[in-house]
Amino acid sequence: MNDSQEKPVAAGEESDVTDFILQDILTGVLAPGTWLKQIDLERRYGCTRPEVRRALDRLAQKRLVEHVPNRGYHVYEPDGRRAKEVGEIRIILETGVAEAIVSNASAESIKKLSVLADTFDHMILMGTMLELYEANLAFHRELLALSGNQELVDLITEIRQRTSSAPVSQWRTRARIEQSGREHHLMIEAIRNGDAEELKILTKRHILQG
Amino acid sequence: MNDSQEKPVAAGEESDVTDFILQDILTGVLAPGTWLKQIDLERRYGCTRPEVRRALDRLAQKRLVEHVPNRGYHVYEPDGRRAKEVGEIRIILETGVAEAIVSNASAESIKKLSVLADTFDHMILMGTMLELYEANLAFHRELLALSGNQELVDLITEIRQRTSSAPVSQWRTRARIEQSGREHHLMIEAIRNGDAEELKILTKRHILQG
DNA sequence: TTTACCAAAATTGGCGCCAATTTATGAGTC
DNA sequence: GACTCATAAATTGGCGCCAATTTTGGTAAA
Repeated sequence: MNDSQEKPVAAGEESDVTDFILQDILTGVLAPGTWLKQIDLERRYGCTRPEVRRALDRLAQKRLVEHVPNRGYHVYEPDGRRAKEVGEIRIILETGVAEAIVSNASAESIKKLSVLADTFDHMILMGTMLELYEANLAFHRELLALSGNQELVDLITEIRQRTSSAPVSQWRTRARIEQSGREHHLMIEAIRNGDAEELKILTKRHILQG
Repeated sequence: MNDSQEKPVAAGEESDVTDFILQDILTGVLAPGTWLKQIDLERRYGCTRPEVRRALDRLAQKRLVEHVPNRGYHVYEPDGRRAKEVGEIRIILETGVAEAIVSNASAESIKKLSVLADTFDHMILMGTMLELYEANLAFHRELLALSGNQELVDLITEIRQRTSSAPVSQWRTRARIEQSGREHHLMIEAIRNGDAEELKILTKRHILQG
């Protein structure tokens, strides 16, 4: 964490620092356990001290980093128990809306899902870890949006982040990633066939394997 | 919001301002739509400007207040759609762990639930709105804790707050509150009988009526 | 050689000031 | 009398400084 490189500041500029730090945690650039020194972040992201502090506080609220008073903030270590529990929650929720998804799916929305699934597959070969992560997220958001429950989409997006601190350990092998890509298409096929039970089974398996 | 009363500052002192504002929103002291002027909060809770700002930012993250740049923060108006969606989520989750709750319940934990249910009943008559809210929360937390999923407990506690901005409109009549109290006991009874299906039905009804 | 203690450097975090933007007020005009 | 524009008041929000605490490095003693 002492690589005081100059300015990777994204061109967008007025964007929030929180997102940049979040991305670096999710992609593993900032490894679990790392102490996030304010002065380093300040320089690394080219922003001011109060901005860094606000970002750290937000990430602490989201339980992505831990705050130790007078000691600072550090990235959470991967927590096996929590990962397991979040998986359980996701299974309950995502299988719980399987019927709604199947009945709400139009030809158009299935088409859109296919595009996103293809994008994911493409990113396996051509994209960065971040692009892959975001392609996956986009697919699952679109899928859940079919439930008609916007709060659910946001909620799952949120709790997904809580355990993805170690995406490396989750997506260890390329074989698993490719398997995920195939499962996306299988889920689309189940929706096309109006087979909610099959969608549930696939969803459960998909979440359990990561 | 121009009642610049002196200092209701709680005796505890080093506690977080965020919780005080949160309580006042949940109990309706700070009504939906109210603009939260920093200088007022500063005086009302006897704290500094940065503390107020941090609290407002946290509440905005939790979607309890809305931030309008250069205009300030105001308490969210009750959102029918969101309330409905959060209700759906709660039903899926809480009925989804009904089996686990029933099978994990020991004689001791049932006893503990009974005490909390009685406390709630007591608060209907003797307590303030905040005490009632907290007694209700305590019962449901204890109930969900039996699922063995700590993340789930925290998650539901969190999303509960997102729509309880208008607890007054939710718990309009005393009749409904008393009905809630009775349902708590019915749920305990279902657990004691090992009847997960009955617990699901009660849970669903309990959430739908508020 | 190891341990305890002290001093110096570094880091966190509280606090207040001031610029930028918005809202309210009042005067002038149609 | 109502509308518009300009000026003044109020509010938000960015930024930097300094005190408090912790950590590190060095020195002296056992």
